Amino acid sequence: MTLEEFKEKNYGKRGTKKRDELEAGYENFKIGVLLHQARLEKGLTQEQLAEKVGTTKSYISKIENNIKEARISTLQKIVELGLGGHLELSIRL
Amino acid sequence: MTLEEFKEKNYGKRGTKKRDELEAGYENFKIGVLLHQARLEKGLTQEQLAEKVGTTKSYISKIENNIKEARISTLQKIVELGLGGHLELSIRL
DNA sequence: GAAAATGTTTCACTTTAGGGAAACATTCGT
DNA sequence: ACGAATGTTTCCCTAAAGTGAAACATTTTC
Repeated sequence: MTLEEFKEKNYGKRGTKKRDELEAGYENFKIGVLLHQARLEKGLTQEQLAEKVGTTKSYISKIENNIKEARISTLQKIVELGLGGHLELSIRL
Repeated sequence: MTLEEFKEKNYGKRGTKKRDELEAGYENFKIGVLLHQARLEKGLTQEQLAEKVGTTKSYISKIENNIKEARISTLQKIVELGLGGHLELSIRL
């Protein structure tokens, strides 16, 4: 599934209220999608990922769907412990 | 001031307990330093930055010194409203 | 070296993320 | 169509971020 398909499916088409609100909101939207994509690339289920990180599938679902905003430290745990990757943070001026 | 000088001044030399603990801890250290550097580049005081973001200098200080872990949405407010920049988040697998 | 500007810490309180269990919903395989 | 696997939502509590005021410390300026 492409990124756009994923967004459309979960948040509605471009121009709808729900989609617009999410995309306006401080990048939270993006990180959930990134996480979702990365997990699929690794071929992991939410439950498998949750176990690696030491949390539950319900929590992973919330983060992927931007229902709760994760802390940076939590995101890093998920990316590092769960996906074997690295979370990059940078400021572009 | 270089990044290393800044770290040394505020957190001690490499190998000291305080410095090691901070650097071990999920990138929080880095974001405070990034913010500090970016603010200096813009020639702003903590108070000036705080005003732009709509908060107080005490809060900015805490974030720069990693006394509290900021949320992503908060970091983005600071970077966008305060510094006129953009916070980038990415996952490297 | 006193005053002003800048930065840090403390105290105190409110709000919200962190987190899990379990119910519910969806998707997939046969 | 049924059951199994996967994903989402709800409920609920705890811990930590968000926040400011004011005291304190440090740095800069004259």
